[in-house]
Amino acid sequence: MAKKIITSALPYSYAIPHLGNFVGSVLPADVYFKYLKMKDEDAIFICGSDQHGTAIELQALKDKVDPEVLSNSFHEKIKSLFESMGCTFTYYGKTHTAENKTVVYEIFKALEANGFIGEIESIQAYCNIDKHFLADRFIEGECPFCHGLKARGDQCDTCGRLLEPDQIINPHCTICGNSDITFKKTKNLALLLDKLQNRIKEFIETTGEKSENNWSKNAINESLGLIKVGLKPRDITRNMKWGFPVNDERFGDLVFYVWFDAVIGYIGITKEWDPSRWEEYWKSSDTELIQFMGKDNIEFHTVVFPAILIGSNLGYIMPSSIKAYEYLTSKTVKFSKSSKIGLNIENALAILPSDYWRFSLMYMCPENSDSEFSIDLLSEIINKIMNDKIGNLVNRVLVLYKNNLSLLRSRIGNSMLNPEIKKYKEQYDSHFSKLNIRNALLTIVELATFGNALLNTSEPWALAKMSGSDQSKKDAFVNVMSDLLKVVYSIGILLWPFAPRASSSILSYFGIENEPNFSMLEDDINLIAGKEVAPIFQKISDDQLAELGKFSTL
RNA sequence: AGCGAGGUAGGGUAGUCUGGAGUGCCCGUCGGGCUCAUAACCCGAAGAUCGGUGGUUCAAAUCCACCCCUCGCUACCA
Repeated sequence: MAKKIITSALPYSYAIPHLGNFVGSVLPADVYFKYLKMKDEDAIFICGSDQHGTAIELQALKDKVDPEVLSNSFHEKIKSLFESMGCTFTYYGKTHTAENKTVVYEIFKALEANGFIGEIESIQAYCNIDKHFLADRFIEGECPFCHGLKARGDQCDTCGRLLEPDQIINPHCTICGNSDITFKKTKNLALLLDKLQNRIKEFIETTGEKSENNWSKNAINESLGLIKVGLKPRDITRNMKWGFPVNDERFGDLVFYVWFDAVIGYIGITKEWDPSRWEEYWKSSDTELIQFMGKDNIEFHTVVFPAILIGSNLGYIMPSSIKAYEYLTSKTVKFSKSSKIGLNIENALAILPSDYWRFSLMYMCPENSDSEFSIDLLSEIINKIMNDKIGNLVNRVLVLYKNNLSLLRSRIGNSMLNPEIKKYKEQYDSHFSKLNIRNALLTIVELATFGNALLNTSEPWALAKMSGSDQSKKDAFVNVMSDLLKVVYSIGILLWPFAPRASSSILSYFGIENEPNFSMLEDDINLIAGKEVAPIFQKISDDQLAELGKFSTL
């Protein structure tokens, strides 16, 4: 059987991911992975913390801590929050490890030997107080055009013009606030994407445009657009301290630029997971690599990472599927990772349990276009869909069963509904195989609507009342209940990737304590008699609304 | 400015590749039914110049051209 590697874009470990970060990559990857496990696929789910880069180094400088300590502490925190969200990674690693370093060097040396590494010379600002090269956006001063005083080295926020750092009047360093800045010539290494352009183009055309690989439209077209414009060499080093040193006398203080070791991190993290098995996945011709990410990350996965893999020519597999999500936005609720404010997954979990977030976020998942998050929308999904439509159906059927045990015990038999259930099963399966994960969730909602309609039209409560005197009513009641219980059971299984806790609690009525398997949909059901029935979902409470309201901008 | 993605009833979405009566779904509204259930559920109805303008066609939400609006990338952010 083909192996599968599922990846989610690596969260940058200097702040807690917010709801948009979570729904745009880790959550759908986790849902998809759970679906694959339910189908007994040989799949691994790899993710981890992206630890290097200017932002973390400067944050550490400001906080007067070691960047490794800073990023490790966020790493531990983020990892445990994802786990609290019900995510079950095969391995959640990080990029600053000996394993990743080994892979980075190996790939770099191969790229260099194959002629795909060049040098780029540029002028860069240097703070003589901090003894640190400054990224453009860490220089602030007066805009040469509008003379606003808050212009940064890359852009003036007052007039919106793009700037070069040496255009700033009276520049100062935003880290220490001093003006002792000089511009120095620096040399960086670059990946010669221009020399790999034709092979990347071929990769996108053969892999990306093949319909069964299910690349999202934005990923294919943005990549082809970049190629149409023409790929340029791209820096892979930075003149700073935090990162993997290039370790070559010719290049002094350079470290690898964060994006280079971050994309390679997918491999390094797998190696960290299992030093003896990682190659089975990364170097086996029958492995599919399925990558989930936000739309801002497309180029790194469709151009940069493939270029690294092609150029190094070390036998690593190429990505097969690229699924890029749009953004979850909000005009009414604050969430921003870079400014570290608003509703992140930590305070979200403090308000509502993980299933509620997993379900509602996937329900509003920005699969094809940006979607707008609001407390009203969240409440609607929880109250009307999860609670009323699904939770209430489960409760209605289980209570009917429990209240009529004497009529039903040992008589619940084969449901006549199997062809109907099969239809939903196939629809669900087809959506997942096309990576239309939101639509798979909608299939469950449709099945619940079907169950509610069946319940209303067949009126089992009426049959139960008449069954005392009428054998045919009694038989009809048993048959209807067999069908309804089969619907509830099926919902329990299909819900597993999205809401594992709710799934487990539904399946516990059917005597199932382990992770469900997709093939169980075909099985006859088995009920635990007399088990106390409790609602699986609840409506959002006023207290919870009040807590959520604290993140409102209104 | 260049390169992408999106704009479909009051709100949200699917349909667009491969043209066939505005077809579908969720919420909201209105009317009816039901009383097993968490005041939940079911049935029915109203509600859309498919962002705009032109074009191709017997036929356009769908194909082409131009324009408008939103978001992303084009950054020494990742």
